[in-house]
Amino acid sequence: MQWTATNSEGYAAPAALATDVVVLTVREGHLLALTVAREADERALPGGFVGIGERPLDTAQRKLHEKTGLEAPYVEQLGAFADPGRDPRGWIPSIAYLAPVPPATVVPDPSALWIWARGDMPLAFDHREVLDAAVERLEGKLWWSNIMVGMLPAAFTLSEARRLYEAIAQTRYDPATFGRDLKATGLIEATGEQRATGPGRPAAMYRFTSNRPEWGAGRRKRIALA
Amino acid sequence: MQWTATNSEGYAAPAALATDVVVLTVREGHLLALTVAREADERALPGGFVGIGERPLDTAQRKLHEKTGLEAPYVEQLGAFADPGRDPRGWIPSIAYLAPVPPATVVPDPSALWIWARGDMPLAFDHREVLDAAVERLEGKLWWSNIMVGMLPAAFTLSEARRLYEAIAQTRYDPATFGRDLKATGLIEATGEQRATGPGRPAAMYRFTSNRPEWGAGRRKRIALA
DNA sequence: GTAATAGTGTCTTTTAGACACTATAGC
DNA sequence: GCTATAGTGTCTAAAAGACACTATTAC
Repeated sequence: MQWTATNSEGYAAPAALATDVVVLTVREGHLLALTVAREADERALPGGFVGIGERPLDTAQRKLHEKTGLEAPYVEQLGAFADPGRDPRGWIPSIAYLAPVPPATVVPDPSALWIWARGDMPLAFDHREVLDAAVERLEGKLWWSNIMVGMLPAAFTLSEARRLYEAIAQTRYDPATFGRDLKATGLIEATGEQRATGPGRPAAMYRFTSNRPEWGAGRRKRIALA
Repeated sequence: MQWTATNSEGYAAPAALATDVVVLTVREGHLLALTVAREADERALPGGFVGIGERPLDTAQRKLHEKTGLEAPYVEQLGAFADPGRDPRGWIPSIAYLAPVPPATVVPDPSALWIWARGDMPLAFDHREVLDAAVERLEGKLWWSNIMVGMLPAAFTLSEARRLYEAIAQTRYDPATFGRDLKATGLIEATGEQRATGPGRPAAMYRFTSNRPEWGAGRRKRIALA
C-alpha cells in the first residue's frame, strides 16, 4: 500500500519531501560513505523527511548532527532526485546533500556503517545513483573550491591535507607542489601554530578562511580516470 | 488562502512539485533569459507542475517545447529550490533546470520576453536566485563540458561559437587560440561541410559529438569577474 | 650521529595567450 | 588589385610536475 496525498485544489500531490545526506570521509586512503540499516540486508544513506515550514538544508544539517554529532561542517546541495518509483512508499522527491566530515568522526548510531564510496554495494532507493553523484561532485570541486573545509579538521597540516586529497583524486601529489598549489588557491591561511607528532620537523598548521561554499583561484589537477 | 495537502499517513505534505526552466541564449553579445508574464508587472521563469508518475526532467522538456517549439536541446538540472515561503500559494518545492537554446529561437508565446540574464529585473517567487544560479552554472561549465551543445546550432563555425563563448565569459578570445582550445576539449568534431556568408574564406563547420551532459578534457579559461 | 618528517628552490614540461603570417572568398 | 573572414605557425608567459636540497625534530 502506497502513501498518497491530495492537495486542497483536488490534485495529486507528493506524499512527502525527503532529504538524503551523503556523509563522506577518508580512512586509510579510501573514500568512505556513511550508511544506515534499513531492512534486512539493505542499507541506505541517512536522511529524513522535511517538516512543514522547514528549510531542506536545515533538515539535512539536523540529520547530520543526529548521526555524527557534528555541528558546523560544510553541507552543499547535490540536487533533486524525484523520478517516479524511486521510493516504494510513494511519490516522495528527495533533495540530496553532500557533507564531507573529518576522518576522526565517531558515529554514535550502532546501525551505522562506513562503506567504500566507490564500491558497488547495492543501496536502497536510488541511493547508489546519489552516492555516485556525490563522489563525482567531490572530485570535481576538490581543487576549485573549499569543499574540503568539512573533511579537514579546523586546523590541519599540509601533509594531512595531502593524504586526503590523494585519496579523493586517487593519485599521488608531490609534497612540495601540493603545498604550493593549495596555498595558491587563496582559500587557506596559516594559523601560526605548529604541531609535532613523533620524529621530524614540526609542521605548520593551516585553516580554510571560510566555511561557506567558495570558489578558489583554481589550479588544474589531474584526477585519475576510472 | 494557501494550498495545503495531507498524506495518507496523516502528515502535512507538499501541495505540489514544480519545475522551473531557465532558458538562456545570447543575442547581440548579451546573455538573455526567457521570462513569461505572471501578474500585473510581474515576470517569472517558465515552468509548471510535475504530474503524478512524471519525471521532472520530462516536465521541464515538455515546458521547453511548449514555450519554444524546441525538441532536442540540452537540459540539465540546476537543483532544488524548496525554502519555505518561496511560493505564496503554499508548500511547493521546485526543481530548476537549465536549457541553453540557439539565438535564432523564436518563442511563440506572446507573453514571453527575453530579459538580460545578468540584469537586476525583479522576478516572481525566488526566480532571481534561480536565474543567478543558472548563469553561474553556465559560466562555470563553459569550457569544461558540452553545455553549449544546446545553444549552438547542430553545425556551427568556430567564429559563431566564439561569439557565444565571449558573451558568456564576458571576455574576448583570440580566434586562433579559441579554435585550438575548443578542439582540445575533445567534445567537437568537424562535419566536413563549409559555409560562406558574404566575403571571406568559407568557414569549416563543427558539431558536438554528444547531446548528453559530458565533461571535456578541460582547459582553463578566464571568466571576467563581476 | 641516523632516521623521519617538513619545507625551499629551481629546472622542465605543459598549457594558455599573443600575434605575425598564409588562405580563400566577394568585389 | 583591395577588403574581409578563416585558418596556421610560432614565440612568450604562466602554471604544473619533478626533484634536489635544506631544516628541525626524536632517538
